[in-house]
Parts: sequence; structure tokens; C-alpha cells
Amino acid sequence: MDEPRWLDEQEDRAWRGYRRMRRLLDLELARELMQDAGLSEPDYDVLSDLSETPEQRLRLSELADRMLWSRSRLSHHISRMQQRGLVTREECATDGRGSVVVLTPAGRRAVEAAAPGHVAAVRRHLIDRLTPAEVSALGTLSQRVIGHLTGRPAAEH
Amino acid sequence: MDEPRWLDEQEDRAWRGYRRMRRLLDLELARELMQDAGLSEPDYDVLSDLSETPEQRLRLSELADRMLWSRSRLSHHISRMQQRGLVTREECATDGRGSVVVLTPAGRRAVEAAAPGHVAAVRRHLIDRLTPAEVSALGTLSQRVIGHLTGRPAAEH
DNA sequence: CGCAACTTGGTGACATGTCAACAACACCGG
DNA sequence: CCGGTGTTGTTGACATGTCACCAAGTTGCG
Repeated sequence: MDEPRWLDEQEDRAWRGYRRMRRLLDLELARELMQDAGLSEPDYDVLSDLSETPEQRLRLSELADRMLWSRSRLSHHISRMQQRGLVTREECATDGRGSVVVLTPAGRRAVEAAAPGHVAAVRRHLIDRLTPAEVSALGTLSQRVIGHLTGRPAAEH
Repeated sequence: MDEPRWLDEQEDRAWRGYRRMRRLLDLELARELMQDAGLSEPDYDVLSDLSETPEQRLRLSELADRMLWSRSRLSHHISRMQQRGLVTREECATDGRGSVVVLTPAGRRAVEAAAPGHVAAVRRHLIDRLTPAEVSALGTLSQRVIGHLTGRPAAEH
């Protein structure tokens, strides 16, 4: 491998900035979410995805794919959330192997209690720090990178 | 807490896109780094930070602060890297409590072998997917968010 | 000086994530 | 309908990260 093209000053600033922002944002959002709602970010993501479905239920594999988690990780995590009464497992009617994760009433209350504060934190620390042009650029740029990484054309929109 | 301001369509696209990009980028960069160089991202970050210092050495607390890691996490991680011969610990001459992490020759070879491929991957999956304007916007926006989260004024440009 | 308060780094217990292996079932071509 | 092949979800061992606590050393103030 010959000498690669290193990052120039602007590129390095973007790359380092991205990583530091990422880390700080994560720490702060996780901290507030745990303090205000007693949920970790992974907990919230699971509950949030479930609550967005019509029936408040998803196949394990479907949920794992949406979240980009391994099945193993999701299975372990669901077991822990089940212990806490946030979700339950049901057998899948149409596939004897499958399981379905179902939001419990307590789980639903937990997301609903957590959501306003969490959205407010996302606003306070990220969205409201950005100009509308930056919000738009972040959306567009993310879609393009996602499209590349998933081997599909980016939505042009 | 009354009804919060939810995210509008553009904001939601940016927020979801940011998180998905983050996750996919992480998975892919970590995968390539492990495959090509046998290093995890945390390994690489430690080695990279050390190799950027004049003496290839840093106080534990200094390194932890730079990386935004807890001291405990760093201490555990350094122990594991020490086992593998990538770094060593030395006593600090000026502070009896302190330890200094030092890059070993093997550690230096490891980063130098890993760096070109890793930079190339960052380019291939992120930087080269972005227009110069987007690179610049990402840098600027990150700095502003970082400034907010660290309670200091954002560097203006 | 002498002592209280803080800082530094390490440790063990525990929470979380990864990986490989497995059992149960679905699917499909002969 | 049957047997090979792939999919689904679970499990256990292990790697990594977090948290509370501690021992040793430093610092600053009376």
C-alpha cells in the first residue's frame, strides 16, 4: 500500500469534530435519559421502535434488522427488559421458530413518559444548535453515506 | 412538562439519518480495522493519541481526558493492551501517584501499519462521499455542538 | 509543620455486547 | 413426502464498559 491521501485540514477538522460531537452527545443524552426516565439509550430505542408499530409488536428479527443489532444482542437485551416488565415475548402464530416482542402497558407508559424530555434534549443539544441549512445538510449527507454503506443508491430527495 | 416541540420532517430526517449513519459507519470501520490490522477502534484511538505526542507517552489522566473516557475504563483497557505488548506503564517522575502510558516499538509498528488503511476507509465511506461544502459544514456544526456541550463558546470557524 | 480535602489510578462486582454453537423449524427440489 | 439447506432465536463463554470504593500521594490552609 503506497502513501495514502491523508486528510487535509478541513477534512481532519470534520472527522475529529464528528467523533467528538458523537461522544459528547451520547454521554449527555444517555445521562439525561437515565436520570429523567430510568432508561438507557438502547432501552429507549427498543421501546420507541415498538411503539411506532401499529400493534406495538415486532418479530425479533424484524426489530434486530431495524436497529442494526445482532439477533444475539437483541435476545439478551429483550430478556433483561422482560425482567423489568417493559416487554413480553409471545410465540409467532405463522412461524413456529419465531418470537414476537410485545410492548407491555408499563413499557408504553415508560416511553411516553420519556419521550418529551428526550426529544427536548435532542433539540437542546443538537437540533437547536444548527441552522436550518445545517439540519438539511446533515440529513442529505447522512442519507448519501447510508446509501453507500448499504450498497443502495441514496434517496435523492 | 407540556407538549414539547416534536421534530419536524427535516429535523427528524437529520436525527434519524445521523444515528443510522453513525451506526453503519462504526460497524464498517471497526470491521475493516479488525480485519486489516487486528485492532479495535478503542485500541486504534489509544495508539493514535499516543503516537501524536512528541515523546510517545502520556499521563493516564491526560489520555483519559483527551479521549473522554473514565479513568477506570482507560486503566482496564491499558492493562489489556499491555498484555498484548502494545504499551507499557511507567511511574511518573513528578507525581508519586501517577502513571505514564508509553507506546512500545510493537505498538508504534501496529499504528503505522494500521493508519493508511484506516484513513483510506474513512475516506472511502465518509469523506469522499461528501462535497467540500458538506465537509466544511460538518466541521463547523460539530464545533458548535461541542462548544455548547462543553459549556464553552464555539470556535467561530 | 500538620491535617483535611482533593486527585490519581487501580480493583472487583456487575451490566452489557460479541461470538460461535446449537435446537427447532421452514423451505424447496427431487 | 422427504431430506438437505437455510433461517430463527437462544445460550454460554468471553470481551468490554460502568460504577462504587479504596490506597497512596498531593495540595493548601491554619
